[in-house]
Amino acid sequence: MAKDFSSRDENYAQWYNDLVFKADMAENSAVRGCMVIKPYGYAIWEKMQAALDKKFKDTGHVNAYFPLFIPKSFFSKEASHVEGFAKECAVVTHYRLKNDPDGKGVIVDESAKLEEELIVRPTSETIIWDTYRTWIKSYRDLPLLINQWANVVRWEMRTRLFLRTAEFLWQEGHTAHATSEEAVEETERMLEVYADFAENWMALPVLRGTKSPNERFAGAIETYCIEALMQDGKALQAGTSHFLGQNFAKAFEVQYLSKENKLEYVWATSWGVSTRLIGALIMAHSDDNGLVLPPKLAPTQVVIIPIYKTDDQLALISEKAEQIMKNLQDKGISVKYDKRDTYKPGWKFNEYEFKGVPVRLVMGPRDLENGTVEVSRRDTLEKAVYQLSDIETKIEHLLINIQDNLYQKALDFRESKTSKADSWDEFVDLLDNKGGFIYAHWDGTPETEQRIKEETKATIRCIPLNSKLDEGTCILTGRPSKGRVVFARAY
RNA sequence: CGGGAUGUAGCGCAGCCUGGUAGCGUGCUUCGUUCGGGACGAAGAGGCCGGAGGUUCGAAUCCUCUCAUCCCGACCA
Repeated sequence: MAKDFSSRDENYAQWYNDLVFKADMAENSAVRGCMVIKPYGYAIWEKMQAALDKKFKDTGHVNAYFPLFIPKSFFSKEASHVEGFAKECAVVTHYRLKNDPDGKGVIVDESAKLEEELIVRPTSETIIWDTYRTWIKSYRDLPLLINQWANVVRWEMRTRLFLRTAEFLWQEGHTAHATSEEAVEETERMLEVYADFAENWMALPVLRGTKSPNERFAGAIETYCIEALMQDGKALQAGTSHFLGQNFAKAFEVQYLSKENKLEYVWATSWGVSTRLIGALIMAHSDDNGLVLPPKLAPTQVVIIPIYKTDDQLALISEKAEQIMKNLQDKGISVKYDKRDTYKPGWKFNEYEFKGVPVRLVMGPRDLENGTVEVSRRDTLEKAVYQLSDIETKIEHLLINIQDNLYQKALDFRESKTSKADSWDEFVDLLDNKGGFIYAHWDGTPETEQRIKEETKATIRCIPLNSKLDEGTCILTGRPSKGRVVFARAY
């Protein structure tokens, strides 16, 4: 079993890669740094999209779509934003190819140079705010609550499937408000939407907090984030929500007339999560036997496998199995009945185990005689024989139970990997020997944060929301601190 | 862009040092026996050895150049 792929202890990074390939979620493409998301991986993304999209709609947002290309001049309008993204932008300079006169193939037609170069969006603030200028004229136009599902490109040096690729899929919300308070409220609301999604759908407990100035989004006044802990003790930023103040409104001249007939700049937010969440999902729950998916996001929640020797047996089993499948589907549960005779049962067991299908039902001649079915749960790998009566309700409860168990397991793990450090030595020791989240005092300066990063590779993951006043001294400089922040090595 | 490595069948690799025209595992195809945790046997299909040039009677193998990919750093959702 699992003989051909790595375990987490042997090589965590390799384990992750093996899982992505073997579970058929994604693969590297012919384009350096870009991935092909395969149907099974995409199905998980679609489940995520569906759940998030509903949450966005429920909080009053609507979807729209803005161009992939952004005129270069737009980028230079917000100084810190430019600085943050300039180094990783793909640029379109020409719009035509021609046959190579010297031989085979095509070359860029130099006569087709664009007057103004286009940037492939690394994020859409600039094009969106340039557009919002024409949409927002009056306080009656506010708030403007828009989300876009899109791809973006950030020319990364080192890439990893789902966690960091040159092109990735995400959603980006961009909202405009009349007041600062409203915008901050929106920023916090969407952070909570993300946190709720992570915890209740992904079964992934997250820390809610704000970013230190060094880690803040380019162009934001405040960046809120949710941070999750992976099984190797490294942190992963799972989502961000930014309060942009009036930075973009001023850069793009987005003004409205207030009730008092005064011209005011609007207040902005933006927020996003990406296909990186799939990476988080993999690293949070999966084990050495393969992927483990929370039922709420599993493309297939229940798989039924028949065991038979003769066609007659298969016919009898299928009759029962298909009835169960239908009843489960009536409860909104996604079921696959795999009666392919081109693969053997044992092969199928392994296949679905790799793919993290939460519940497996096995029905053979023995079950037919006894009116039973064998039920296996992916999270604990436990097997049990259930009586068929009211099997659908039992499965329904089992799925809920698995979802809860995964969350609890991840939460217990995070708790066990969360520490406090009161001295530099203690801090370094915890980082090297335990990993996880470390609550420690920091003097609040970017210089100190930078030094800690250089010396330990740990960064401030977040300044936790609602943290209690807890005076102490900075672990590096010994200067006074008003509260602990969360450090970790991160993805 | 610095440091290290690797390109040979769909995938994973051996062969290279000591040149003689390519092999193993897996996967794939067909047939038979199997089927409650990745079955077994038999028979098949599949590669101008990353590319270009050179040395040689002869190059996967030696030499030169080139391209590409991967790993480690700086950057990052």
